[in-house]
Amino acid sequence: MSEDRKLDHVDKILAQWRRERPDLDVEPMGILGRLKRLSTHLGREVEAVLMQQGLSSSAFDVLATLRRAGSPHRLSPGELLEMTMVSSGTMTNRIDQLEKAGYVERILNPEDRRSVLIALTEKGLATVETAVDAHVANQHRLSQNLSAADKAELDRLLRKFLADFE
Amino acid sequence: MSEDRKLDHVDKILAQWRRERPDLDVEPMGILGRLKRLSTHLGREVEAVLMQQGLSSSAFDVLATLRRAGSPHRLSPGELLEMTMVSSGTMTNRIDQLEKAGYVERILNPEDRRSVLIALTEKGLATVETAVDAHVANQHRLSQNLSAADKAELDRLLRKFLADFE
DNA sequence: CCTTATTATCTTGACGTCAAGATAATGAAT
DNA sequence: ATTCATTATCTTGACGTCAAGATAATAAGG
Repeated sequence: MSEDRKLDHVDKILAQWRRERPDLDVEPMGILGRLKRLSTHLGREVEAVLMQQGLSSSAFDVLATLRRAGSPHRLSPGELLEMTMVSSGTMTNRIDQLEKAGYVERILNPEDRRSVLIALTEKGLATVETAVDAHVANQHRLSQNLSAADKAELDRLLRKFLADFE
Repeated sequence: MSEDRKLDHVDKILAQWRRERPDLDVEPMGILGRLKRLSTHLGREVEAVLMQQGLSSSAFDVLATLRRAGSPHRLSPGELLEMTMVSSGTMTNRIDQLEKAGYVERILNPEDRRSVLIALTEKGLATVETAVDAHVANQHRLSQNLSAADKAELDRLLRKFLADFE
């Protein structure tokens, strides 16, 4: 029956709440708690590998967005914003850092002087190309203990859940 | 067959990678990407409700940990640390803020002068008691579009995945 | 007793993020 | 043409977080 042999950290939290506040139904807390903890762990693992490539995960997000947009690897800050769930101030800051490091340049748009284009430099392209290989390999490693069926089912459920918010 | 009718944000990212880098297997990226986006959305929803209670989610984490530990609602910073996935510096900062706001007090431990106990004040207890009701109700709302079967299955898969990291 | 290692907490400095608002260019309507 | 709203980006100030190290008390071994 039970393929779960062991109480995990979240089980202990739920047990405490059930003792202290038996009136609360904490089932959703279990799901949301595990989701958050898992996301934190995965985020740290991802960050660690990208750091070895000399990139923060924030920096990688921007470079990868430019890379996968295809040649000539140029997008406006507004377009980058749409794809990354961060505020405009955060994006400005990210671009500033990447520009200082020589991974991107700001190119003035002659047709609309309000806007600029953020362009991958050669150095930026080479860096992200290597980094994405390491990143994808790492993602495989991180999910390797799930069976193919579990991965498919998890993806289905996450997609369904995520749809409520997008 | 397909109960997923619509391409979501992550599908678009994966499609870009498949076009630009068909050599990469991006299935894990789909799962991890959805997990991260979902966690970000849920975190923001949770934060919004706690803010209405006058608490950041960081502050609530600490108060809730003290509350569910049971009377007399006192734990050392070290014990709080074990339960919250943050660094010691972060915990010191959180306690400082909560103490300034009058939700907790630092009590010296006469048996070990290296350590202190963080104790919920009356105000802190009353605040967290109300906040946890709102928080749990919010968690129900956030997960209400998943069926009971989906919730159970998602919890099972998250538990299994999380076990790799804890 | 000393000395040394360990434990518990706090401090410091650097980042990444956000909300709110500033700046500046463009578009729309008269 | 002029005004007004909109769009695009950047600036500012405040937070929360972390890694690394500082401080101080206790424990353990000789």
